[in-house]
Amino acid sequence: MNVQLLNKKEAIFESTLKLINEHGFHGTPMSQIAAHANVATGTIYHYFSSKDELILELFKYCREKTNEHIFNFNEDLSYKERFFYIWNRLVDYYVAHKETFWFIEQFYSSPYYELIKQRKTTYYGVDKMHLFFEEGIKSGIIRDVSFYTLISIYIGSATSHVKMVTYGFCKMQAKGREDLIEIIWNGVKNQ
Amino acid sequence: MNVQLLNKKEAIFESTLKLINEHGFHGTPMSQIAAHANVATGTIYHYFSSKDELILELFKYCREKTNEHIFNFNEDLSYKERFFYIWNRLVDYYVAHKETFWFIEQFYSSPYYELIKQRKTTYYGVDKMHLFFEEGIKSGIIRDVSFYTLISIYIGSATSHVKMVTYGFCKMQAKGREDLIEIIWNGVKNQ
DNA sequence: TGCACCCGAATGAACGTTCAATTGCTAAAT
DNA sequence: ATTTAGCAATTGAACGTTCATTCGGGTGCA
Repeated sequence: MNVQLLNKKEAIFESTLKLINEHGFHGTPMSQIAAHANVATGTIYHYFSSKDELILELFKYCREKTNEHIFNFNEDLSYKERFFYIWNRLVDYYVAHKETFWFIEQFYSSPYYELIKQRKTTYYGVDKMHLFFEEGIKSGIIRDVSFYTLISIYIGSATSHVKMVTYGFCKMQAKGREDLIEIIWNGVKNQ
Repeated sequence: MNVQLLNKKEAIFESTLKLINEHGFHGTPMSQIAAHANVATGTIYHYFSSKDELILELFKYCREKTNEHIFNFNEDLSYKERFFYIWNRLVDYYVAHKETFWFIEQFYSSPYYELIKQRKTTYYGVDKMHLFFEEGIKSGIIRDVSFYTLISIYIGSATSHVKMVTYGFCKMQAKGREDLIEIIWNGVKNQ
């Protein structure tokens, strides 16, 4: 795959991302995506077999890009520091890439996600989080509760926070964010 | 089909809810909604001026029904007891009404929500939560942080938990839920 | 010459909405 | 008690549009 090819494919991705945010999955015609990406309608079908396939691929693309950003911490940070770091990186990334955030949210709560779920692929991000929480539990730093309980509070509050911020409800972004991760830490840590 | 026993408008609501969960907003034709509700296509347009209007009305209907369920606590419960009660009622309601939950989630993360947001109606549920958190802060029981911070952690984790449960990821439902609200309480309470 | 890439008009199916016609219901008038 | 008028409720075929996908024909490069 040469460079030109990557550019076209990414242009299609980025255009899809932008337009789906504005008009929803089915409010976004292929012709519009093509026009926005400066390619012909038919060209999209050279890269993706269908609109659904395009959306599925875009979802994976977004998830990978997000994961790349949040797990690149310095190995000699303390556990608590990494706990704060990963969470803040996630919030940062989503706030800086609102379209990615909303696309992922839209995807997860739509019937599309059923298709991915059935494909039964454990993916990078979940594995990383699993290991991270396991480390904290084994070393006695955080409470011994189930992975999904920890994920619910750690990721759930992060996405909720980003929703508030991007909706424009939440003004004091920095303060609110610091309070939030501190509350989570207080709740999750041992003692 | 028992929906035909309800009045026509509610039958249309319930059918829309079910079908949109299965096929998404635009994967659900009006003709299919009508068929499932045992009415003619044209009948829907007697009650709703358009498909968008139907979806907006359905959203309000779902939100009201949810709020009715979560705020009906006994007034002489302690603050902590109410803090646990409301959260559990919300999770209970969503788990028992998965279609309502997923519809609301889908709606919030879609462009539809922009339409509601602009109408600038403060609504019952938010006001209730606002007063509840304010009470906790004023009496010094919970930490003095912004409303949106509290909402992010309280509601965000609840919806995340429900997602895990309805996706089938989370097996130990009761235990996980108890851990979760306890963690939130630990994080949010003073001292 | 062959292959990958690209184009965009044409196709045909699907869908939201309309509408003219019909029925059911209520209450006023006889 | 019966008729009548009028409006609300209901129907589903028909309409016009939109859109995903196809396809026949390009271009440029190995």
